[in-house]
Amino acid sequence: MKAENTKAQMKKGVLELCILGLTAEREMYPSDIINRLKESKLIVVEGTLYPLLNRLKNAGLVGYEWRESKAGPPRKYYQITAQGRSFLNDLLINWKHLSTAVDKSTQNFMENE
Amino acid sequence: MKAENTKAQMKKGVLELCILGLTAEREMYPSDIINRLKESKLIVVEGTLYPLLNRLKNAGLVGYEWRESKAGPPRKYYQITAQGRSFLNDLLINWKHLSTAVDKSTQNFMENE
DNA sequence: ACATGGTACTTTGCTTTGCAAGGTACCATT
DNA sequence: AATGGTACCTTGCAAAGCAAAGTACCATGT
Repeated sequence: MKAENTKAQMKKGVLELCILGLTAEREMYPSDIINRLKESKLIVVEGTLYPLLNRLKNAGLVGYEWRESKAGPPRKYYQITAQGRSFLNDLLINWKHLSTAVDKSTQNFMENE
Repeated sequence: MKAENTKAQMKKGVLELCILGLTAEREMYPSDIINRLKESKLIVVEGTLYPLLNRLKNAGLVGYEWRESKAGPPRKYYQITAQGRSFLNDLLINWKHLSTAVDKSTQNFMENE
């Protein structure tokens, strides 16, 4: 059992939350998202992001528009929908519960370390 | 795509963290763990917990001892190992990164809600 | 016109984990 | 002996992150 492995597992579901949050902030295309998350030390790769964006699109939580780039092929710019905002609210509630659970479960350990 | 679904996904990997934290606090048997997590609104069922505890045991991160119960069959009381503590430290670092990423990604959304 | 390199999007197969559902075994009480 | 409660275990499924490999567009230089 390796910490690296668990790192991938911990991301599950949470990436949705981050991506919806970012697309709520402003229109973004995948590389924007990857870079923004990288700033928070959260590494996401294309093979993860593209299928995820498609899932969100098919669920009506985000929409996208093609926009031309000054250097390279056109890009898909994603933005959250009204439905996505509502969903994001639900996810944030789940996240807070999870966060509270982690805090309470590790409180004792953190104090004595 | 349903919020309920994502709830399960968000738990992935994080349960390890919680359980290691709890077994670092004191000896616990599975029902103790389930109840403690339930207090934090984190619902975990047996089909999840038993295999997870076995994985942690096989990885040397927790150990257990059989103890008799006053009413019912004997219980397996789990406690974290030295190796488990070290691992828990790694997980906590990952968790903090993840937590930071969520905060930064949803900051804008939270302000405007 | 053609080749090259960079950017962007997509897909396949694998691994892991949470969960529902069903099962076995122990113990005390009746 | 029978019942109910507690505790532990197992099987099969679904979902998500990821590595790896592929396709296509665009600009630049020769």
